[in-house]
Amino acid sequence: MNIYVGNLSFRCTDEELRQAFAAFGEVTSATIIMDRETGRSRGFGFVEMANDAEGQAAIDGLNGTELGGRMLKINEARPRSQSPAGSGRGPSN
DNA sequence: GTTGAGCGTT
Repeated sequence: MNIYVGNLSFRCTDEELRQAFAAFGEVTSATIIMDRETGRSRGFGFVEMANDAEGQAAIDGLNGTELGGRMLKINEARPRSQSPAGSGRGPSN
């Protein structure tokens, strides 16, 4: 379950994100996107959780809450890369 | 010593 987290504080770290999401489920990975050119935080990050149920719970539980003094904007992340037949798209089956 | 809408480097 990939989750996009925005409106993060520039002081926020990956550990803080992990701890925040860990309260709602098992965090498989937590990463804050830093500027590749300067190395500074871009103010948003991504969190991957063990399953979608905990992910949705974390989104619903942390979206709109305050972290580092900023209101978190959380949503389901978009696919970073597309796979021709590896994603597994099952609409109703 | 900076800033504030957004979707990531492999």
